[in-house]
Amino acid sequence: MTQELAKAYDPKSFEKKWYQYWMDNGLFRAEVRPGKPRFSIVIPPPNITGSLHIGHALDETIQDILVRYNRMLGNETLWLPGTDHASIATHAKIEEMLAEEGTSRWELGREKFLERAWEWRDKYGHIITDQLKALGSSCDWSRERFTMDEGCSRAVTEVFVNLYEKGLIYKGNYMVNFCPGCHTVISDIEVEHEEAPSSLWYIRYPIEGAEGEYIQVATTRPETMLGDTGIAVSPKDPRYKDFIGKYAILPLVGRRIPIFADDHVDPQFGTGAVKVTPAHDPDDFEMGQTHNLEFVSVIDTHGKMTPITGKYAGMDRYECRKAVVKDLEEGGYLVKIEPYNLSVGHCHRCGEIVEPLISEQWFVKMKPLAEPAIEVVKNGTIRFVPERFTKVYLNWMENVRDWCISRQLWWGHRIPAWYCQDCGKMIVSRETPTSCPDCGGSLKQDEDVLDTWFSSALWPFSTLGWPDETEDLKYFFPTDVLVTGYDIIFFWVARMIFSSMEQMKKEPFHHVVIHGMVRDGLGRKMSKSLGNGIDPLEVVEKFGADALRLALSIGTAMGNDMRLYDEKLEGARNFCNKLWNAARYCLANLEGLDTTKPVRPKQASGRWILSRLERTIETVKGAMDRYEPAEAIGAIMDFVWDEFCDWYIEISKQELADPELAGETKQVLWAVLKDILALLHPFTPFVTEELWDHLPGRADGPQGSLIVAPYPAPGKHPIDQEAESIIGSLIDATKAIRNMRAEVNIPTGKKTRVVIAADKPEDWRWATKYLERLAWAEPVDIVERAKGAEEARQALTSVVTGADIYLPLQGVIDLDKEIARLERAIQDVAKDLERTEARLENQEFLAKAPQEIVDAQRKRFLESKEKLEALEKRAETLRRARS
RNA sequence: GGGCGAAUAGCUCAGCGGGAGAGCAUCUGCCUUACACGCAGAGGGUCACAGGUUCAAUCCCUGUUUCGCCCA
Repeated sequence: MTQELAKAYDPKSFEKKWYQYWMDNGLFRAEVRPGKPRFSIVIPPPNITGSLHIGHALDETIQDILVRYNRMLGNETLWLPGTDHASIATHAKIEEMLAEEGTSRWELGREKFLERAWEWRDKYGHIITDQLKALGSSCDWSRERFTMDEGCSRAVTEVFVNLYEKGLIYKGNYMVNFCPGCHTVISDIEVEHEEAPSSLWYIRYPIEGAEGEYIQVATTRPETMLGDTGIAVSPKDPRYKDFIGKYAILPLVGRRIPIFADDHVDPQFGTGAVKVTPAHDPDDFEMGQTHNLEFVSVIDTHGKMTPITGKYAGMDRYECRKAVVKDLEEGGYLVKIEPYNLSVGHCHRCGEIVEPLISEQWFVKMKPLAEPAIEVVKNGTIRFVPERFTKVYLNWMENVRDWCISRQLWWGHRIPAWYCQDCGKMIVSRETPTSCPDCGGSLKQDEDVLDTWFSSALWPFSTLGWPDETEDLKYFFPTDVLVTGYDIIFFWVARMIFSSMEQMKKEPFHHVVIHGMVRDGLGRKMSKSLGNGIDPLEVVEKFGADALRLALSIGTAMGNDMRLYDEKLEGARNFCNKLWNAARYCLANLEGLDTTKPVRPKQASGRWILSRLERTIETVKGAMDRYEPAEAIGAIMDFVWDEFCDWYIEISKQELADPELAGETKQVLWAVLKDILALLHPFTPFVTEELWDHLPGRADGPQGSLIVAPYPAPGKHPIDQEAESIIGSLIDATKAIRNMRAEVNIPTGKKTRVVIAADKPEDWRWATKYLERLAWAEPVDIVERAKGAEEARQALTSVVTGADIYLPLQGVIDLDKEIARLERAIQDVAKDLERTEARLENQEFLAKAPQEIVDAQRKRFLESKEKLEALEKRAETLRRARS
């Protein structure tokens, strides 16, 4: 227990050990204990194809802080981990692998492909969760889940069938976003719009039956003209009034297409007349429906031109663009080309330009599902932290469009729909049907799988056993908090909320804590192409997991992006070392400590540090209640470094040398260190558990571990204003002396005489022994204030509340310089005094400002005045001495 | 086009209706027996700009500028 600690913090020597220890002793495990307060979180399941990146590290850190904090508060705490099958990403990975082997999924067939995928998952799917362990994440691994495990899959089928039966899932031919790269349809939010320089092509279409007459259109996609089935103009546009009702002849194709009026046409755009391609543009699709146009598909799912395009058939869409433009030009149809900035949709996953086309897909009808999901956020049952994200969520949810959920992939949850090969009947069912209920014909299951987010949307309850009414579900659902980045509010958070409201009739969680993104030192997004990514495991290797966690928790308000760079990590690591050494100091000085006696110090120093500790505990509680861990850890770090290390430990050195005081001081050192370790544990679990292990008086065995120790709560130590004032004076005096010494370059450690001329000398006698050590002041002479000036004619002067402090330096003092120094100080104080005085003379201030503010100003006025007078008096004395 | 965020010390960022803060960097001293991953001291800011509310504005309101993000 009390073997020597190493001289420096060395995280590698204990991090793995403690994680193993916590696991081996089941300290992450949550039990169902009805009646006991519980706290539960489900992890945002990382993608099995991914490896741990710094964004995960941030997400994990925040969650683990909340989880460990709640565990220490005594709640039965569950952090449920797991992984996501990542349909598109995994599918792409396997296809890539097959391509390398010179084969393809089509050659292999569905069954073999899935075998390979499962093999891959079994082999690599746990890498990322193993990596989480290096960060210290205290997940209940006994409850680990996977979105495609048996239970989660059952939940998916149940929800699908359920929604289908309620008419909330339908199948139909609509305009969808097709990614030729991933070769599947994707949902609206998986399309990323990016503005890029392009062109606007002006093309003239001959008018039927009017030789030499044309209507000119402008388009950003000339290749789609092959699928044009109309021309639209604004009904208010006088230029085209006479064209409405006529027909144009589509160049290159010869199709006869109607010219019609539609309110959606913007007369300002291009020529004011637009070509309409209902099969390849979402707006045109709508116009096609309202005006009963033909739907001619000219681009297929591979981004290639369809067979009906004749000479263009089989061309890539962009190759075809060139060919069409060339042909239009040659035919005399191309009028001009203008530069134009165009917003183009790219696939979220692979970056390929998405093709809007018409396809038969499955959709979730969103309006009815959105209503309760809006209500539950509006009425405050679910709160976003920071609050501003509420608006982002509501805005999306209120304008949500139907969700396309089918994917032309094999890896994922296969849609539970079957088609009769004979009569064509469709059966949607929980169980696999054997034959057509109508005609007895043989059945074939739908080829498509579901969007991965369809299963992650069920995560907060599917992982707890739903659709079964399990004990876990009853006890741990709804969960308390969901922690995630703002980038997946729509993808995931929103969908969990409406799914839970529909299936569970309850909110999935009460708070949604949204954090920002981690950027590099220059504020850039981390990306593979830039090569600026920070590998969390390398950071753990270099600085330790605790340092990484600290660096990720400090210095940013929740919801804002943060930068991460080596200096920040070094700072965090340095704090760990500081803590380590502070503990080393304490532990080395605890011999003979009685850990059973209550800690009730009589010395001001001890009462002071406990009082400051109490204030820290209060701040931490407040910050944690508001989900601002950065504020909490900031307060703890300031307390540890500034108050405990810089002042109390230094003070204790003096007291430990005094047999009368040593016993009490040891108790205080021990008690404060103990609370510090507990306060810090959620943030830096490893180093605190290691140090706790060396702490005398801790209970033996796993249940005595810090991870399950009680978290210091407000009210633990008394606030002691008197002690704060006394030690405050000591600190002020010490700083004043140090400052004066530095002004005249007295080397650190060299003893110098100090005279304290105090209003109440008896109040300062106790300080002598401390000043000797803290300010290398020896001897310290304490005299009546009035006598100070005589006592130290040749001296530097500082004024603190209640006393003048002199640093007598016979023959060394440069009077002019010292007078100038005092005058600078006088100026500062005078300025402050002036402002305070003006305020106190203002009748409106006195009448309207709260009493405590007025009192504080009065106090400040008196202090400043006293200080100013003392400084002026001293300056005057020196001026007289000079002349 | 709509919405959101940021603008505070050289850099990175906290803060917030009543005395401008931290870390890093810089400068000056120190190997003071917990810590050089450290100690002590110092310098450094019209809190983007213009109005308004208020006894009081870096903070609240309105507008402007610059940067970033989201949605259409």
